[in-house]
Order: sequence, then C-alpha cells, then structure tokens
Amino acid sequence: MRPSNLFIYGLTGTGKTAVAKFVLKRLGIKGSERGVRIYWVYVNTRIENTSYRVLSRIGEHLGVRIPFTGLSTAEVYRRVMSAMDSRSSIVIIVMDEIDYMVKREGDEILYRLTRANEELGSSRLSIVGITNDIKFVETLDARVRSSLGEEEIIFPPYNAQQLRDILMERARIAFKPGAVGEDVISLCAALAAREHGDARRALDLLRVAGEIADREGSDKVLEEHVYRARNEIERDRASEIILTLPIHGKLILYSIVKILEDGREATTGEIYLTYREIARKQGLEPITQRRASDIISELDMVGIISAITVNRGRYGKTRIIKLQVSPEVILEALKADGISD
DNA sequence: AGTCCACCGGAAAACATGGCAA
DNA sequence: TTGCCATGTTTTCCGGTGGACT
Repeated sequence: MRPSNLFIYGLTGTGKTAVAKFVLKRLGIKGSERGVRIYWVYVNTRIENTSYRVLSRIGEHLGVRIPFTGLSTAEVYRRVMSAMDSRSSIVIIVMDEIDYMVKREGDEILYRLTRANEELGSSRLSIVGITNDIKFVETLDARVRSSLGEEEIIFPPYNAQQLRDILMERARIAFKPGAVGEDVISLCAALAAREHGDARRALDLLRVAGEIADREGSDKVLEEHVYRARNEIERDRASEIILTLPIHGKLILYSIVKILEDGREATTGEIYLTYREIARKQGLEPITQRRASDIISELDMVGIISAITVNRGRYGKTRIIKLQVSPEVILEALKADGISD
C-alpha cells in the first residue's frame, strides 16, 4: 500500500515544515515497529533548486553516491530509481518550497516522479509538496496537479491570540517567572501578526528582546526591549546580506549611498556611472549596465533598497532607488571589505 | 500624432569551472 | 586524454515602453 501524495500550503512561519518533519519521524518509527521500511527524504528546493540536485539529494539518502556535477540528469534519475527499487520499501520525498524549483525548470521532474511507481517493482514512492504560494498549484500541469494533490492540507496563519499562546508557552519554559509581562507578549504577538502571523518572527522577537534585557542587567523584559529587538533583528539581517554580496554588488550599493549622500537622485544610469568610476579606481573591470541592472533588482528583492520605475516622458524611463536600510548600517558593513573613502 | 529618451527585461550565447566515463 | 554534461555568472543583442515634448 502506498501512502497518498500530499500537498501542504501555508504562509511562512505557520509550522508546515516542522509538522511535516515531525510526522515523518513518527512514521519512520511506526514503520520499523511493524517491519515496514520507510525512507524519507527532505529536500528544500529553494536551496536544491534544480532537478539534478533534488535527485542527487534523494540518491544520497538512499546511499547512492552522486557527483555534484558531471552526470546527465537522466543518468542520475536512472541511478536513483534503481536504488529505490532495490530497497523494497516505501520512499517519501518531501519537497519544501517546491514552487521555487518549478518556477525555474517546470514540472517535468514532478511528473516523472509521480509516475515512477509504474517503473518501480517492489518499492513505493510518494511525494509531499510544501509551498507557501497558494496560486502555485494552478500553474501545474493538470496531470501533475491531480496526482500530487491526492490529499491537501492548509495551514492558516496564526492570529494574534494564537501567537500569544505560543509565546506564553515559550516564555514559561525559557524565562524566569515574572520576567516577561503580559504586555510584552502581546506586543511581540501584535508585531508578528502584522507580518502575516509568522510564529518564527514572534519567537525571534521575544528571544532577542530577552537577550537585550539580559545584557542590560534588567531582570524584566520591557516593551522598549522589544522595539529595540525589532531594530536589531532588522540590522543583523541587513548586514548579513550585505556582507555576502558579491564584490560588484557591494560597489553598486556603495555608489547608491554616495549618490544619495550628495543629495542627488539615484537612477540606474547615475548609479552605473558612479559605480564604473569606483570600480576603475579599485582596479576592477566594471560589469555591464545590463548586469548592474540585474544586481539592482536583486538588491531590491532582498529589501536593502527599493526601486520604483518611473516614466519621465521625453527624459526616458528609469528606476529611482531609495535605501531601505540606514546608510550607516550599509557603510559599516562595507567597511569590513575595505570599501570606503 | 508622432518622436524619442533612457532605460527595462527577455533570450541566447559565451565563458569558466568541475566532473564522469571510456 | 577527449567528449559530454551540468551550473553559474556575465555579455551581447535587441525588442519594448510610457509619457513629455514637438
């Protein structure tokens, strides 16, 4: 008997991944109690975002060694299938953030995997897809959609009250009695609820607020600490992103800061000109404007800057860039790379 | 009504890198 | 070694595009 394929929807921080992993772990234990071998593989397709890598990840779990590049995808598929077949067991593949992979290379691989049971002799394969994009399923091929959606589960976002309960529970375990007041919990819950009920966000907020209170020798967590925690989380996130930017990305970001400092308007062309100067000074070959434009989009996507397209008629169409993070944070992060004047 | 700016953003292709298999 | 395959980044090429200006 093969377990049904399953589709799970829900926004970030609603516990989809945690629940899936928990249930599968239990299932594995139950299985071995009853003498059924169950293998399950968890793949996050945002990170392993090609069918090649997803397959090799599955293979890895089944004990097949697959080089991280070099083979044709068809070959990897064949190896994984034969490994699966020789196991005579139930294999469950969990694909988290499945929409990322499908957006990149279509649903071909899903189709093949859902049909794989016909190729397999003694083993059974089922697929669990997780996504936070509800509309995603509609973009799938009808055959894939129907077989993947044999069962569906929806995780609704948490409301402020539920977040409060979660935080309360956590606070009871992690803090001394009385250290966290009702007001602080409510504040964390409210701030997180505003961001579509992300429980992870709420917990981070409470934790960091606690750390701040602790650092300052306060034996109670205050609302002020929560606000500061929010800023700190934001700042850490920003500098983390900036630090891991490729060198040209850093230079472009630096150019944007410079232009805005001069009180000029940061348009794509302006940025590119400034960037090119700076790159030359650093003895680097500048990248093309096309590429620079992509980097600007990337910076926009991760939320470091915001870019809005404007039409200025006779004076062309361009994007005007604003910073979403304070320039001090950016300059400080860039300084670590020796980018400064 | 039509021009034309200053870009946008898609597509293809080049290039670099790394690896298997025979 | 040679040929094939995959990934990721950047370049090259180029068809749009919205609205101020003529």
